[in-house]
Amino acid sequence: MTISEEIKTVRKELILEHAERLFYERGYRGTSMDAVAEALSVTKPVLYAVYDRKLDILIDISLRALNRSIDALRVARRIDGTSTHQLRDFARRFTDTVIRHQAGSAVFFREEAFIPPEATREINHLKGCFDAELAELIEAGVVSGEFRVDDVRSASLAIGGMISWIYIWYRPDGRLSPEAIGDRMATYTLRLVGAPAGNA
Amino acid sequence: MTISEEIKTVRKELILEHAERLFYERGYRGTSMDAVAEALSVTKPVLYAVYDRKLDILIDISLRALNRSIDALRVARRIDGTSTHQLRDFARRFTDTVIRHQAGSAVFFREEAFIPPEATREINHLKGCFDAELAELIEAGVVSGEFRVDDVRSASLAIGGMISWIYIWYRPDGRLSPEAIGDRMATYTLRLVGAPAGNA
DNA sequence: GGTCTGCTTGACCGACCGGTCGATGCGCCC
DNA sequence: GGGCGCATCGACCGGTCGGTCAAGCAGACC
Repeated sequence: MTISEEIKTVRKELILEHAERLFYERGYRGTSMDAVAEALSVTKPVLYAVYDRKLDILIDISLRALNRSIDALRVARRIDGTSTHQLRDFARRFTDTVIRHQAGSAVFFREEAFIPPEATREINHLKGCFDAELAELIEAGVVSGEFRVDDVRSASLAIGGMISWIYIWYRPDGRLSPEAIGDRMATYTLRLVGAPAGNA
Repeated sequence: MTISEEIKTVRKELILEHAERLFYERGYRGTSMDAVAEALSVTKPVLYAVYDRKLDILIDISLRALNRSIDALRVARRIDGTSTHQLRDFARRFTDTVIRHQAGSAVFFREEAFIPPEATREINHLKGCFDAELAELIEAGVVSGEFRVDDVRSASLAIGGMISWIYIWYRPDGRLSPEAIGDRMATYTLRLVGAPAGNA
């Protein structure tokens, strides 16, 4: 990679970081490119040297949010253990991801529907991966007799929604620590799929 | 009520109906008042004869969405039966509400964070009511020995999120009927609180 | 038929925003 | 020290939007 490409990469990182925060606080459409530039102490043309369009920033934020979620799921599925262990680990990891990247999660879920169709191919693919792989994890637990679920697809959506929803209500100064929230979500998740361990 | 007030009320209804749909499809910021007016086959000043500001339309959409949710919860709590019966009924009713008013739910959850603070008093009050009353329902079940929940607050948020999330993924042409989704959500909800009936 | 009243209209305003471009200034090499 | 190249800047453009207003129109009443 050339030096200028290296610079571009680190700049993208900085732009994404600040844009994510601003989009979170004021919304995508409520944040001007001038505001993003000002947050970075540069002017607008500097942004346009890295990103061609404002929309591309939103797309990158969305892809990163999705990839983080998928990573949490795949790491959990690679664990050497029962489906119960894997699902509990996923619930904890996914909770941690949503909380640690609350702004990115919120921006993605709030703005996703307004990304123009020509740019949603990769996003939809990743969404499909997440849902399908979570359903596979649950299905494996059903097959092994650990879980009792009639409809793994709706169970996946229920679990994914329950944990994703944290981006709406989590506050850093709230009553529960992120770890405590993760433990509770793990318990609720195992109960939801009818795992005996959920009643422990 | 005078005739003109009567007219204003029915017009508000029409405006809300169309604005809700447009805000859902294009976002609040992505929908111009001209677009709302055109959908109603009138011109902008007619809208401003009923609503002083665009923001007031969004606030009314939000308040209606919240009140529908609270109604579903209160109706369920008035049922003469066990906490298990009430919670199951709530899950079904709330699911039905989110699905039947998907557009309104989506607009509220997506735009809520961007409603300026001076207009959020009533909205925050209603949100507090919903969470508190759902927590009360669950707590009653814990006291009666029907549910086993360590932390009713997080359980409320988990259930509320799991069902609210339907606005993200429900499609009218989807695999499951609204009633089937309601049944599954009811099952997951009862399992989540550790109700024996959830394992039926 | 004329006039008055009140609603609707289309045009308008100022502000804002995404994106671009010529000018500028800084550092590097000769 | 001088000149060259490149990144950065501030100004600008076309378009859009929320909100307003004076003019016009239709219907009612005399």
